[in-house]
Amino acid sequence: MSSPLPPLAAIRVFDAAARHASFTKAAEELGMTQAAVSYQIKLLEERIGAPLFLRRPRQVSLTEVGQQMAPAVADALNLLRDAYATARGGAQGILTVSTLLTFASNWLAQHLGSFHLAHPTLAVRLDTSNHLVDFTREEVDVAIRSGGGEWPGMAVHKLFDADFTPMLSPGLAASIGGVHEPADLLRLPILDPGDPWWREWFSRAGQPVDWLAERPGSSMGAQAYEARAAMAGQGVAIVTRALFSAEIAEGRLIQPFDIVGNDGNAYWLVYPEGRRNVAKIRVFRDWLLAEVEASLGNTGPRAA
Amino acid sequence: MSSPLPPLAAIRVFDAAARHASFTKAAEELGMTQAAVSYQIKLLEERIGAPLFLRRPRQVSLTEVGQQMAPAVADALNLLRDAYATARGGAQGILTVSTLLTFASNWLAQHLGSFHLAHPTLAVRLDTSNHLVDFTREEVDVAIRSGGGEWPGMAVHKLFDADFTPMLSPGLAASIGGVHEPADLLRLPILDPGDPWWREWFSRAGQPVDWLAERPGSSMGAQAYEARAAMAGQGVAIVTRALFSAEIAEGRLIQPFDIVGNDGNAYWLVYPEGRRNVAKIRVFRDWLLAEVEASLGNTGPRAA
DNA sequence: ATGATGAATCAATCTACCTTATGCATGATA
DNA sequence: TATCATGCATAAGGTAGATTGATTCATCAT
Repeated sequence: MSSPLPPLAAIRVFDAAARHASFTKAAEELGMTQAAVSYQIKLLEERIGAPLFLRRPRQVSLTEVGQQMAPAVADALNLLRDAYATARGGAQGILTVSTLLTFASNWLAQHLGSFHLAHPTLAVRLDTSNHLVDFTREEVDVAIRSGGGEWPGMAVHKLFDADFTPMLSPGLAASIGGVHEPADLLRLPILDPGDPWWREWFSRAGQPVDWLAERPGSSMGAQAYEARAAMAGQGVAIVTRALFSAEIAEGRLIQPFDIVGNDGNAYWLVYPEGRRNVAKIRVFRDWLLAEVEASLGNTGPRAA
Repeated sequence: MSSPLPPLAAIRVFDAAARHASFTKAAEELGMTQAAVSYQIKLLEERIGAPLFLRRPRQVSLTEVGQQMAPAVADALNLLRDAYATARGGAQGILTVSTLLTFASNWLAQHLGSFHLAHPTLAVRLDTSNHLVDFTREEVDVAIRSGGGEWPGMAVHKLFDADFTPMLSPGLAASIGGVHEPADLLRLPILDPGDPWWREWFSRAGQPVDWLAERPGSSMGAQAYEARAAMAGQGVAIVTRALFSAEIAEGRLIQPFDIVGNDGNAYWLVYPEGRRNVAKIRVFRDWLLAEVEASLGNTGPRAA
């Protein structure tokens, strides 16, 4: 069914030589020596079994066979050039980000607008799920992960520590005359008191913790819902501070104390080591790090 | 204007891998190892900046980028395959033979018919001229030359020695009661007595030569005309014996003596060393040598 | 004549590619 | 559940083939 392919390196050389009608010029274009061009052409001619060029005094010219072959070769190579270019460019058109649900809804969603402004040609596709993506088997460019920052073969950039701290609405705080010390919180409804984060935080704050229910595993994924309840004034939530800097800035939530708990995790930008220099990844990384920096900077720790 | 070409070796591998959706199968098709395929794909992916395959458990599958690229690559490679195939085949369609005028008209013309019968798909184009073709600057596949058989870089096959000997028509011979010894010729008109071949031949035949006009250079190129005159009974011609074996066989000429002159030349089939194994050249060479052998064999030296 | 240009050739070098060997993950099988 | 089979990735190493640099040769221009 399929005839053999010609030696492709020689084909590339032939194309250049045919276009220039000169081995020397072709060598220049290809960044090699005239000798190498001569060698490759000879090779191709031997494979074909017929000369491709007539060696005239001051220039070479195509034989009939060469004339017949040159346009087809040019077409084929142009096809390849196009396909290659679009593959490289096409890859730049869409950036797929695998993010944690909490990060997507509480941070990325609000900030992506500025990214689009800065890079209007690059569409961002969010892939929101909490499972650990495997870059080798899913079409994902970068991921936001929380954890210790140790993933072999991955390039990682820390976005912020997963510090958690109580949050509540200004209205709720006012209802008891303001929240001035940790003990004040005990007079308010605690949202999801089973979350181990509470235990950790209250002990850091020097408060008794024995009254708290004990339940393994934090409710991480549900932070958005708790925060919503807190903003509605239904109680005090304990959430990752950095994820709600916008709400604090807007006055919808207050962080009454600097005291934070931390279970050793942080949020990270992660992508395969080998793709460090891919344009769209570089662009996103630079933007994200700068944006995170800014969003942490302009909300002082105590915004109450 | 022109974007860069992708690494072509990798492209060839990609095409196979995409078609098979398997690196292992691709490796088989290409006659290399799975490791080599893996290497080339990885190389291409790095150049493109995006994965081309998703590595699923028991098989690989194309990413979006890969899916987009595969058909274009397939098209391009098919173009190349076609161009290559026609270049190889097209070269086989026509065989250009540069021949000496005398050989073309006195030998080739009569024998080419059998070549066409044996190889109906191969058209022979005769390029009849007496100048020494330069294979590097003219589109010629093989040449018939006369000379010493020493041409550097050329493959040569001797067809026959350029023995020359007198020839005349049977009628003319009969007009003097038959030609039995060299001296008998002196009673007949000698065609072109200035040809040095006569001098050489008569001296070999033990006859005086001082009566012959002296002129440098033989009339080689005019042998066909002299032979025609001889056949018409106008005199005795001295010509290259082997070129007229057909006329002897047909009884239109007779070669009265075995005695031949020879100036050291022979007729040769010549072609560039490097093209020894080109199919059409091999075919022509084999046919020509066999045909010459036969044409010399079935005309005994003395056909009078 | 003389020099300039462009290709062929040769020997020496180098490097990109391939192979071998191995490891790893996943499905299939018992 | 343990074992086996399959398929890809990776590392190390060797080699063929490509490339270079120097030279030659032929031709054309001055």
